[in-house]
Amino acid sequence: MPKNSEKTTVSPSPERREELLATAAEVFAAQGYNATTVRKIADAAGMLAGSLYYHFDSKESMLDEILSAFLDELWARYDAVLASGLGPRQTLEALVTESFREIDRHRAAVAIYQKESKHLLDEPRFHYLADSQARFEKAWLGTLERGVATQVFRADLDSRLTYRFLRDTVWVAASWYRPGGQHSPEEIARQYLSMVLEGIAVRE
Amino acid sequence: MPKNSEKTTVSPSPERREELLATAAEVFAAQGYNATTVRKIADAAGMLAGSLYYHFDSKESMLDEILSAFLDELWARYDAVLASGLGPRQTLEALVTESFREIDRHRAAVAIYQKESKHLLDEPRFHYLADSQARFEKAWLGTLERGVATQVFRADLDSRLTYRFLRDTVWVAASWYRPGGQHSPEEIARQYLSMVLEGIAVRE
Amino acid sequence: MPKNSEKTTVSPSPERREELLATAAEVFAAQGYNATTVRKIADAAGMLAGSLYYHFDSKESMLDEILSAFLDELWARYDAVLASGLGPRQTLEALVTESFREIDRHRAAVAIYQKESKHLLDEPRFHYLADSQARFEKAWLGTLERGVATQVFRADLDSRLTYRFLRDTVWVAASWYRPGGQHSPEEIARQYLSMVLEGIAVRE
Amino acid sequence: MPKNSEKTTVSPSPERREELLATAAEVFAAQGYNATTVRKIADAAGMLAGSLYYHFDSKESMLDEILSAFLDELWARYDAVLASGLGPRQTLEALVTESFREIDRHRAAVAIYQKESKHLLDEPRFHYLADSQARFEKAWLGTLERGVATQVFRADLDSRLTYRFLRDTVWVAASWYRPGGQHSPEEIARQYLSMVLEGIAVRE
DNA sequence: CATGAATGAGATTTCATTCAT
DNA sequence: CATGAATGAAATCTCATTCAT
Repeated sequence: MPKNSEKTTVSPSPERREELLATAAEVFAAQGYNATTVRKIADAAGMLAGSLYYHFDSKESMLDEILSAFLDELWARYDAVLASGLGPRQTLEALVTESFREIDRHRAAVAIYQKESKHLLDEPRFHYLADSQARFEKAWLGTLERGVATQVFRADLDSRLTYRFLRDTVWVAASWYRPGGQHSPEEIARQYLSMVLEGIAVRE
Repeated sequence: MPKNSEKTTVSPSPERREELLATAAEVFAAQGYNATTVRKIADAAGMLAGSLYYHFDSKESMLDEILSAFLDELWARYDAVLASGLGPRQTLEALVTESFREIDRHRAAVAIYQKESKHLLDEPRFHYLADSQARFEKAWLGTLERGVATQVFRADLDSRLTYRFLRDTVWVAASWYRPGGQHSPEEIARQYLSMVLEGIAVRE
Repeated sequence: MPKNSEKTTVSPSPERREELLATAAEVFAAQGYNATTVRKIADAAGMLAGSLYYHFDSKESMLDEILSAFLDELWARYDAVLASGLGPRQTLEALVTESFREIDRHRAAVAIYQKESKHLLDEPRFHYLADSQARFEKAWLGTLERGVATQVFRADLDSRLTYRFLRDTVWVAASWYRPGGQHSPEEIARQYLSMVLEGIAVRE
Repeated sequence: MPKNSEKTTVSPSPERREELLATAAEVFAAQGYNATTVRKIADAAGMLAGSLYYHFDSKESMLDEILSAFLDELWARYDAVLASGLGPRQTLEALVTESFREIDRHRAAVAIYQKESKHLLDEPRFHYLADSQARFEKAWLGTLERGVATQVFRADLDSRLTYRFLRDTVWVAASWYRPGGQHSPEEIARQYLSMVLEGIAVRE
């Protein structure tokens, strides 16, 4: 189960951390954070449970690193999109595409984020999740409202409802998406966008 | 549909059971099944942890009853819709509307179902979740394919992708929906259907 | 090892706590706080380690309760002495006597206090130990200085040195004192006071 | 006196060992032996925990070396005093003075000895602590009794009580003494002796 | 000499569950 | 019906120690 098993040379610290975090993320995503014991993570990493504590303070800090690394990367991409001066429809398309790419790269982290973030919001350590959610809403809802104002998006829909619809629609995909499947992230994004923008009904 | 119903301690007052199950469902939905201790449920119910065992066999059997009661009711409605001989579009509209009504009635149960069913599928006691999922897929995917065949739904979209899109789109709503909010379930269903069927882009 | 073994009837909560705290205090005093495992406490109390957590939050909170109960009682006695308007010598005699009585009543707590308080001072939870130490110094040093001013105590000794000498001299006794031995606390206090006040050398 | 000296890993540089032992002694004295992790010692020495094992067999052997070095030196001085044929009062004065000098030189070791020796007595490796204690009692108690017999010390005090009083009085000073403070060890010894021999009360 | 990584034993703590009252 | 007290299994975490490099 250890990745790169052909390269058993001792890796310099940061790479080993990454490996272990990737392993932990897979297990968290598959079983849920609470149902995952550190022993399961250690098993998957081929070491003893106690040995994980050489690399990490606690099970919680692993979760923390996984989620914050994911959000850091996501926001780097989102910010690039938002700074590029696109119109609302192109912005929406770019955000959706980046989201599916992020699911492709960090599937486990996204799945964990989906499942656990809600009851993590309360804990001080994870306040950044709430901050991120607020920025997220601002970016997406803003884009939608800009689109309504410029008449590229329908004005007869409740904007917050549409926002939630879009947001959930995209991220829930992490629960079934498998990297290396038959559709590339860009292809999935294209189909999703087609459904969301044009609808699934045949036009008369 | 509740398994092991012959093994469940018979409690003289069924209303008290319902109350306690509703309380448990709220806590499960808010914190996640694994993160919920029986003590938390007991606190919310104003009793001590041990006292719950007069009413229920185990924490797991509470979860079981909550989920099976929800699925029993859902399938009663779905079956009525599916038996009524509607066309694909009307069937889809009816299924979506019933789904939002179910979210309205059993929000906590739906949220639990969303979050927990994936890793419950393995355990024998919860095999009925897998059965239900299979029936679910058959009903929705069948309706979609009937619609494609009769040219009311677009033929250029991957059907399984569309199915997952629709399914997620509807049920994820349980994570933010609050009964008694500004929109009735029927109104939410109408807007969701409008987005899904017609798209959010303005038609030229 | 459980005290009152003849009275095995289930005791109402606060008495059981007291029993367990007394047991814990004995073990802490005998082995040191850090070297004492909760399993040892539980063994001494005739229960399993986990069962202690029904009564107490943590091993640390047991220590906390033991120390604060001891200090509460000590200060009740000291305050009574200090409020009674005695002269410096009588005050000193009364303080020493109350101290030995306290050692007689709470020997284990005093021994723990002696051994552990120094490295506990840093932790926020035990800040009250520092407060108590400050009050302690004020009471004893004040009495000594009053005595020097009124010429009942020698003026040629460094007061702070005398204070530490007295303080340690009294409390260290907890490390060898055994209640029910050949000397009553009052008798020990009398001999200590005689040594401290008159010296051990024969007067010419 | 260091036990197992043939088993100790031979380190090329004895000065480094001394440095490390001094560092370890400081940490043991400040935090207590049990509460001190080898990582804390290594941190204080600017190395990693594992590296200490190049110099020492175990944490326990560090403690062993610290305590036995201290006792070796102490007994060299005590023996010189006891062999010099002084009278009881002069002997007592010399022993007290040498004790404070030892506190000045090996403050940390003395503090550790005070705090830890009680529960170390049981372990075979530290039996020499018990031997030392017995010799100690013989020397001090003998001096006191000689003094009582020759009428230089009061006969109306319990000798064992006096012995413990003296012993504690002197050694506890290690818990607050700081080398390089305003009083030299000889000055502190003089004041202590004055208190102990003449008392703190003004003579009429 | 020192590091980085791991081991393995054992410590504290959690928690579903039981049961006498 | 509910409480109070406990059990026992398992979880998280700690730490002295080892060892290849």
